[in-house]
Amino acid sequence: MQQQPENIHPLQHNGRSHIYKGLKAIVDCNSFYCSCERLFRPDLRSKPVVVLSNNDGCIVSRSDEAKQVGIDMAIPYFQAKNLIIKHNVSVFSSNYTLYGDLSWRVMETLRIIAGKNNVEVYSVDESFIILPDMTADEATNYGFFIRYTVEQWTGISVSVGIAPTKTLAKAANYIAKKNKLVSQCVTTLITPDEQRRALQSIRVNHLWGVGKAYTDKLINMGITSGWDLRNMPEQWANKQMGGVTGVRLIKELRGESCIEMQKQLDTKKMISSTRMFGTPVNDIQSVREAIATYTSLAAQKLRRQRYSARTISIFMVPKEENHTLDFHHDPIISMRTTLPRATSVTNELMKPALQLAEKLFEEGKSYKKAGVMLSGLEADECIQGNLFVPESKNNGRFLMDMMDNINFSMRNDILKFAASGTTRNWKMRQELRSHRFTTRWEELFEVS
DNA sequence: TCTGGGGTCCTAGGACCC
DNA sequence: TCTGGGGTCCTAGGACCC
Repeated sequence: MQQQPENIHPLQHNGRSHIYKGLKAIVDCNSFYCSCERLFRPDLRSKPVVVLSNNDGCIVSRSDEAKQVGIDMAIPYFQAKNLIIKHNVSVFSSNYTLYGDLSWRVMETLRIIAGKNNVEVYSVDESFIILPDMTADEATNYGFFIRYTVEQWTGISVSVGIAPTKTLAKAANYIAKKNKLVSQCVTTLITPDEQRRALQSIRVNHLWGVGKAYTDKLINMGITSGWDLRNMPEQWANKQMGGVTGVRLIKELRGESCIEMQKQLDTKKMISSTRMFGTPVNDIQSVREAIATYTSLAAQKLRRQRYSARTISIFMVPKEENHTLDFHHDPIISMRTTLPRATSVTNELMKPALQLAEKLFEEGKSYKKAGVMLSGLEADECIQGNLFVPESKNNGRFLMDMMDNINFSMRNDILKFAASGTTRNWKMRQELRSHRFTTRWEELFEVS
């Protein structure tokens, strides 16, 4: 029998009936990409499924059944092949058109439930929600309500974590996902007692904001659980964990909210397009074609989000000759240039991009990856004029809109710039992609 | 024995996230 | 043989200015 402190009202003895202000929920789709694939393949329900990254490089989403047979997250496809064959795992290349559409349906459902100003879309499969003032018990019920509604309306199952801060909500969500049978996919960490027990059970590497580098450092110092970290002094965090970032993390673990909800209309900082090459590339012509293609893609994204860009940078990753055993990030070479005025017209971006590519490319070297980044973004309505550059006619923009519309309604890339090339030997592999069921007429789901 | 100080802006790079 | 892509935020350090 647990002993209760005497000075607390019996109804509030565990803090569950106190009214809490500003609780936050994180709603996270379970194995999102796999769930999307299974939605249109009911035969795969409760079968192991994995989805691959671009280029069919590594595994980025696993169904619970695939996890159970021992397939790890983010490992290269070829390394998992044996397990995949042995356990008859279904494999899909990533199909972002499909995932993007289903993501929108899930987020729209959340906006209807919580009010659109209370939802912050954090990633393709996660949203933070700010809850009305309520008791801990009510919060739990609310979590279940979200879970059932989203599943019923979209067919996608979600896990919900609720706590006073985003970092603790993420921790709650981690616990909810870890043991779905116990949690039924909903966990709340609202009272101090709940938070302490949860943090004691979580290793630091599973905390939001602690990656590989800090994990190694913390473990070395003997700080292994979330609770250990929570109890470290702020000055220590300031020195050892990246300054203000570390201080914020510790405060958040203590229940003091430091990472506020973002307004959804906030402006982007950069838009990029980058790909691995299917095979390493060592001739300037292929590099030019790749850069031209990525520039078109990035410019298309730019226009779709109604931005223009002033700065364009391109980068390439040379293939390293001597392999080390450890996989590590290869050094990146990059170059940038700033335009006289912001633009979203593909050919205005293409020219400087290709010039940079020429400068960066070295004869005799091979490259395994390249990309284009657009920054210095300005929303279309408020482009800063430049007195010394003639106002470009609207023709460029008009032409772009036409291209975008045709590409969107027909199929991607039906219209493109000649510089993108037509053979594309460097193009990424994507052999196992499913149909874009919800966005292409010719790929609709068929019932026979 | 001695070599100013402090602010701002920019860039490169590290760390993290999904 | 084969290890993703698209982001954000923060810091350190250099250039420049007075």
